[in-house]
Amino acid sequence: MTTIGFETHDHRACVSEAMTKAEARCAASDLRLTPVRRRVLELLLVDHRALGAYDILGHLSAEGLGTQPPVAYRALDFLVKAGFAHRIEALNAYIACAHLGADHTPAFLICRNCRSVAESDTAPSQGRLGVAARDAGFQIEHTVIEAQGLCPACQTGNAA
Amino acid sequence: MTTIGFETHDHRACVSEAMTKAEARCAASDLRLTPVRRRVLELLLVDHRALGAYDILGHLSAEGLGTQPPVAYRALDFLVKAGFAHRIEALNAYIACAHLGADHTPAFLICRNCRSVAESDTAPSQGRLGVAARDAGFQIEHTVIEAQGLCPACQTGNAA
DNA sequence: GAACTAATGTTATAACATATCAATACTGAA
DNA sequence: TTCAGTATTGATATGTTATAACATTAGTTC
Repeated sequence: MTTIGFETHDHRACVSEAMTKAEARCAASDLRLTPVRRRVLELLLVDHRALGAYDILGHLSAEGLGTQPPVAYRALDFLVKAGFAHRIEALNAYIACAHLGADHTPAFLICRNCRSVAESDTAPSQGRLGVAARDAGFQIEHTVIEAQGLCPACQTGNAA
Repeated sequence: MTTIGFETHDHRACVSEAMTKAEARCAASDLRLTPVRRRVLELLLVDHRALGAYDILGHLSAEGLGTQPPVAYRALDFLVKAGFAHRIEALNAYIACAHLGADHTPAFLICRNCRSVAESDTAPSQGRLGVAARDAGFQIEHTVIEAQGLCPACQTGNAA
């Protein structure tokens, strides 16, 4: 289990690396990384935080890539389905996947102060939730695990 | 860990029992279960499924208890803060607490077909998520755990 | 180049949620 | 019992998130 998110790093390299991986996966899986989709993924990667659909739309609109909500939602849906981004339910927002390519059940650590998000891998079907589901006869298809709180940086004074 | 939700039961008794507990807790904790709040809790208990704020508002409005969104949201906020109800992030909806009174971190099993919701208790701080958070230096304040899939009843033919 | 599928453009509206300020009701103390 | 303080409700407006529906364009295959 690796958690990716709060440590500092060479962000420019991290973005371009992720874009390269995404392109490779699209080529391999016959998915089309069109200009809008590509740009939305870049925006998510660069910001490294959860962005709302209308934040995204603001950027797109400023860049002449589209002005109406469906433009943003379609691109985000594509990225989420392709596994390039995740939706954060507790924020109604979206974030680039930190484990690009790997099929996984992510868990998120969401800072309520700076909105940064760390992504951690889990195996819920092996945990308590999985046991509870089996006991109840429930068939899990998708799991949302989101912890809210304070990231390391925001614990030192600047939080609410 | 107990999961409450999909088994059949004497629902009328379950509702009145929960209302009694809620009343007792309000009396003990100096909380006011006003007519609107009381009615909203009843609606959630009776339906036994996740209801949207505007579903609630529809009932209230039909009963002359209020017509504007804040009426529903205030009542729901009260119930959530008091621990009498939970918000389901993945549905933008609300459900009565199945463990009325106990302080807990609930996990939900949500049927995508019939929208019924089972509530299970967990201890996330002792699980993988807790480990990941400690490793990352993240201070968890609140955890959302929601599994989506098919309940036992909806697995037999009538699902999508 | 016709037929098919995927993606985009466009309009409209649905669904969810909160800010703000005024009015009223309840509570406890002088 | 009236005053001050606090909690609740009433009311209006608006902000935010998301999708339905249908027309058009682009890309792919035969």
